[in-house]
Amino acid sequence: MNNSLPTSAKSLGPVGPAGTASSRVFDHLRKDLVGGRFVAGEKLAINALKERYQVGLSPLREALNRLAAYGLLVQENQRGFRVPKLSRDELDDITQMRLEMEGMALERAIANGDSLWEADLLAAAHRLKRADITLDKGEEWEHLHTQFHRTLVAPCGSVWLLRFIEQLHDQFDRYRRLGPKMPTIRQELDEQHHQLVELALQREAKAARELMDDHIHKSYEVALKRYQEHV
Amino acid sequence: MNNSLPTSAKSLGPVGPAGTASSRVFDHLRKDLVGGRFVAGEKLAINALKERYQVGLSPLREALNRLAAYGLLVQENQRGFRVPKLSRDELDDITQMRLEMEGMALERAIANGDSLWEADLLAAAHRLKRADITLDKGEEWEHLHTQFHRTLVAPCGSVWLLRFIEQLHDQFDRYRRLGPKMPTIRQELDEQHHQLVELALQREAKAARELMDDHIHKSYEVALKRYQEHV
DNA sequence: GTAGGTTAAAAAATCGATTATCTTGTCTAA
DNA sequence: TTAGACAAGATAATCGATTTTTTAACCTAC
Repeated sequence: MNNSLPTSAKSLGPVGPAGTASSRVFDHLRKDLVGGRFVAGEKLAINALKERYQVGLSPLREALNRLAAYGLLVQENQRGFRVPKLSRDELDDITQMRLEMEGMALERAIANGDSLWEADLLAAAHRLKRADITLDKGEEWEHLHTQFHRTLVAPCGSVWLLRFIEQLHDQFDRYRRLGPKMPTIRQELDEQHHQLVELALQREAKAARELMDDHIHKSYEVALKRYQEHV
Repeated sequence: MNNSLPTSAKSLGPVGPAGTASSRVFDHLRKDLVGGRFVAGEKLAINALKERYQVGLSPLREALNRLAAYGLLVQENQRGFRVPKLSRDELDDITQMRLEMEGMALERAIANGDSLWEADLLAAAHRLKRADITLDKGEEWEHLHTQFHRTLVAPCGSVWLLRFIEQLHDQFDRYRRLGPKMPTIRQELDEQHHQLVELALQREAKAARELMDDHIHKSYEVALKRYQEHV
């Protein structure tokens, strides 16, 4: 078995203003669901969403169907869509899967990544740090944070692995973003980003993976606290 | 971190006649896509599909959107849907992911599975063998085969892992089912199913995983040959 | 001949209205 | 009282028609 190695991070990401109404509302709803702007378990009132996203019924329903297949909504036949419930068990599951999959991906990325990747990685880390300092911890920071983690594992050589990791990140963030930032622990996590870059550039696969494990564990602590406060 | 342990196999599987038109056409299209009834790369003619599945435009488009989010179709903005291309690289990727994830799931299932699981497993293997003997190697056999593999890993304790494995199976089967059955190798594979049950019941996690690896490798050989013949 | 531009036909996406299903509140009978 | 039946309103799902965008064929100018 040989593997192809797309080396640079690219996303299935947001479609521009040129996209279809369906795609735009999908992107928007995805952000809102991940960002915690709906309450878990809530039933979605389709007419309200039409209003909220300024879109017709057909493209809206298409977006909802996509989100359900993606796992950010649950669809119950004949009774519409709801926001999935949160549970400690699921958070644990998601975390365990992140450990396995991002660890694997990081090791492979370190084995495969070329110098373009190194440059991308440094750039992504830099942009993220800038946003840290600016104290702009809003949507923009979230985007750069996602982008950083995406870049880190991008050259792992498996598009399916990348896809699953992205999905797990979205799910994880539903917990992590339940409440406001926690500056103390957040700072630790931000430092780890730079240490991850260090180890990646030095091709220290083992150490990098251990650090990634720790990073995910620390994030888990945050997410769990959020979840427990939020119940 | 603790884990919940749903112990019995259950699927997100086909919705009965009571389901929505959208769900029914989703199930049907999924089967047809996995079963190779569309040619890879083909652009879907929506009007033809309306005809073929006897369904209106709205439910059809909703089903297509779901399938795209699930990975059985690709959606290109403003230019409809097409069947994803096949490639050796992707087959290799899918196979590698199956090895990792099903191996992991099997080990966990063997650690967690209770006696109800043992019964389910024996039953699933038996039903599959019956279909083998009957030489009914059609859609019914495919269903029982899927069901067997699902049962095998069901009590792994991770709903996300199960979800990913199911998705990978669908993708893998797009290759495996490109052509007719190969009786010789197929027989070997069928025997492995029973050996897997043996090892699972004896809780031989290591050995079971090795056998599973071999099983997937053999299936890969079949799928690869199919793919190469098919190009 | 070929690049660039125009237009007619085809296909995709969206809208507005209709139909089917579920939900809720009310009433009746045990 | 309370389980069950029923009707009215609300919501989900679907249909048929319209609008938008792409595709393909043709033409023109260099």
